[in-house]
Parts: sequence; structure tokens; C-alpha cells
Amino acid sequence: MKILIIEDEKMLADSLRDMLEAKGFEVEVAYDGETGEEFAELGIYDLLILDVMMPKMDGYEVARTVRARRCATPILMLTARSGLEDRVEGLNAGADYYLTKPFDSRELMACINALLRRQGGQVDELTYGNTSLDLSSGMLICGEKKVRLSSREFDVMRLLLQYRDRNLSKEVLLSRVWGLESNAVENHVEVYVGFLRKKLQSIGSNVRIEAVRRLGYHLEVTEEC
Amino acid sequence: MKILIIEDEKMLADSLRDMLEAKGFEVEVAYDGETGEEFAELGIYDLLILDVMMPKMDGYEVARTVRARRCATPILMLTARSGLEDRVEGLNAGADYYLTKPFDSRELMACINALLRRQGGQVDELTYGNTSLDLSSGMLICGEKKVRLSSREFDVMRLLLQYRDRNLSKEVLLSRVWGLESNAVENHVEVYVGFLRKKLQSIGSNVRIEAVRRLGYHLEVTEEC
DNA sequence: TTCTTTTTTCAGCTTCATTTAAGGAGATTA
DNA sequence: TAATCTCCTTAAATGAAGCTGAAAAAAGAA
Repeated sequence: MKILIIEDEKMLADSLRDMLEAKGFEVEVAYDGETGEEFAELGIYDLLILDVMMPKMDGYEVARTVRARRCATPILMLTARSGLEDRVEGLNAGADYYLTKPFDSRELMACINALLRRQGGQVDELTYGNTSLDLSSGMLICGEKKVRLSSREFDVMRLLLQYRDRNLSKEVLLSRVWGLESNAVENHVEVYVGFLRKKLQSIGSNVRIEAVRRLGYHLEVTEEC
Repeated sequence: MKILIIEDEKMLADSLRDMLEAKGFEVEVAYDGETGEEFAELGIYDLLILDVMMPKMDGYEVARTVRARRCATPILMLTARSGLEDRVEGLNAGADYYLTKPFDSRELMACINALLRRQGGQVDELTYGNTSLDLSSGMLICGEKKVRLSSREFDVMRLLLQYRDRNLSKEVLLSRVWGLESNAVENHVEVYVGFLRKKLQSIGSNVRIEAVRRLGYHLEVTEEC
């Protein structure tokens, strides 16, 4: 995650940078609005932290310019001005959040997380070994290769992944995937495990579905030597 | 644009609704946390406005539950509690913005716009593959060729584009295009998908509408070799 | 009104996920 | 050892989900 700080007060900028780097972000700093705007338009940052009061080009103007150039990076505005008018102007200029100095570091982190969470495209996936299941598209992914799972296959795979290395009996799988009312039989599970094994292999996954006699199934990662 | 207000103070809720409706939004109100949560999880809203202090289920809990159910709708939290801890808790619970009562209507509107803008609200063109949908004219454009979409076609196409590579179930499509109250059936969606496919083809688009059994539809770009 | 466009309805068709069923392999038990 | 049990595999049958084209109904425009 790359963050660009645009802030002319060197002290504050640097302490911000240190703090964010400590949290594991990659940080760059621009000490004036014009440089900041140029950097921002590279479009390589996941978040801009933008001070309002700066010489030459102020924060509002940076925000407006950046947005006019169709750069969609989230902007967190940071400023000593706490008036209502300022907040409204900031948001209308294209900011996504407005935080007033002095700010608490936990609040700043909460804001940053909220903004990045949204930015992250909300990719939900379950991962095991070299393989992951994308919950929104229902794709099973291993590196470059993907397969689409049918809805039953998806349900079975998701349960197996959710329960990781625990054992799932056919009974449990039947009731959770096919439902209690259904008249599905254990062979259904066997057939679907077969389908999944084929698909896992087809994308070169190192995840295997292991059967344990009488107890059910669980996932395992095959070690390559 | 559909907004859900979750707020137990009837007076405030209603005045909020009136204000937003005056601005051209479609608004629904839930007067307690539990109802609100259920509504929110339909996934048909573009924004949730959520009060913190409510009986039974408070705003933080609603936010956490809704997020846990993988609902990604932006949340604007609205509350009388202005403490730092509250703001941090709200954001960490899954809110996207935290606004303290009493708030100014211009500030509220600025926040709402900021959140919706990010959601894809303020854009005037949605592009995917070699094709784009002009939101102001309702034209589907691919290079030199264009077709006009009818209003239903437009709504369906816009949703598909907004949600990109995610899957949109017929259920969600029905409720967002035809509305919850309507007695439209799933075949409507099928028919309109058919219309759109024909139009996409007629302008030589490389965008396809893929059906995934039981899960719904999503867009894909056909690679030309 | 009449003509055009958009939306809804419906029936028949296609397709493919799911179910069913039967035979085989390997482990377990008697 | 045979008999039994559990799991695996395959292939065909089935049925629900999705598609399509045509016509009716509704909404707009002229």
C-alpha cells in the first residue's frame, strides 16, 4: 500500500511518515502543493494525505486539479481549520474524508483503514496453499489459472476452506450444502468431491481433498520437493 | 440513487428523508437497528445513513453485522456522541464517514456526495473493454458506433458496469431496476439481458454478459487473438 | 386519433448443473 | 480366504435455469 503525504510543515510530514511506515505502508512525501499534485497524478498511490494550508497551491486546489485529471485516488484532508465552511469546501473539492488537527493517531489510522478498505475493491477470498476461492465471482484461482465453480461445487469448496484442517463429515456437508429437507444421499458428496478434485488439478493447485474413512473430508497441501 | 436511513428518532428521520427526497434521492427509513440491518443486507442501497444510539441494536453493531455479511454499501454514521473513542469505534466497525449531530445540511450533503462519488455516482461515463455507457445520453458507445438504450436497458447495463466483475443476481437486479414492490419476475431480467446482448453485438463490442447458473450475471471482455 | 417505441407476457426450446445408478478398487473385518 | 464396507469413477437421465422470438399491452410521440 503506497501513501503520498502532501504537507509543507516538514516536522509534521516527517512524523506522519514515520508513523505510517511503522504500520507497514510505503510512504512518499511532497513538501508543496505543486509537487504533490504532479506526484498524485502518477496514479500509483492508494491514498493521498493532503494538508489544506500550503503556500502557492492550497489543498483544495490540489484536490480539484487532481480530480479534474480523472485521478480517483482517495483523499484524506488534514487541517487546522475546523470551520464548517472548510469541511464543506474540502469535501466538495474532491476529498473523501476531512480530519481536523490536532488529530489522534488511532483516529487517523481508523480513517486510513476505512478509506483503504473501500479502495481494496472488497476482494473477499479464502486462501489455502497456492489456491484461493474468490467469494464474489465464485472462481477458484491458482496463480494465472482460474476455473469457474458451479453453485454446488462452490458451496462444498467454501465449507472445506472455512473449516480448514478440520474434518467435515458427509453428513455435515449434506445438511449444509443440500439442506436438511433434501433427499440427497452421500454419493452426492462423493461425486462433487470428485468434480472439485478434477478442477483443482486442472489449475495446478497444490491443495488436495483428503478422504478419511468414515470421518469425512479435509484439505491438505501437498509439499513439492 | 437509493438511500436507507436507520434512525429511531422519528422526527429526525423524517426530516432527513424529506430533505434527501427534495434533492432527488429515493429514500427508505428503518426505525430500529434490526429492521435496518435486514433492509441493508438486501444490498440494494447506494448508501446507509446510520444512527449510533438506538435501542436493542446500536449503530456499531448494525455496521459490524452488515459488513460481516459482506455487504459493501457505504455507511455514513450520524450521532450525538462526539468523543474520539466513538469516532474510532464507528470507523473500525465498518463506517465510511462519521458525522456529529447537530450537523449542517450542507455538510451532510457534501459527505453524501463524497461517498456516492466514490461509489460511481458522479461519473458521467462507465467504460469496460472497448465499450462505454454515456450516463447522460444513455448511449452505448463502441468506437464510431452507438446505440440508444431504453431506460430499463440503461438501468440494467449501468448496474452491470458499476459492479464490474462481480456477480449480480437476478434478485438484486430486479429490486434495483424494477423496485421491491414491483411484480416483475426473473424472466424480465433474462429478456433485458437478451436485448442488451443484441445491442452490444450490433455495435461490435467486445463485452459479453455472462450468465452463471444460480448466481446471476456479470460482464466479461472477450479476448481477440 | 394513429404510429412508434418500450415493456411485459408467454410458450417452447436449449443447455448444462445436478442427480441417479452401476461397477470397480482398496481397506477392513470375520 | 471371502465377505463387507467405504470411497471413487463414469456415464447417462433429469430437470431446472436460462434463452429466444413473437405477440400483447402499455406508454409516448406526432
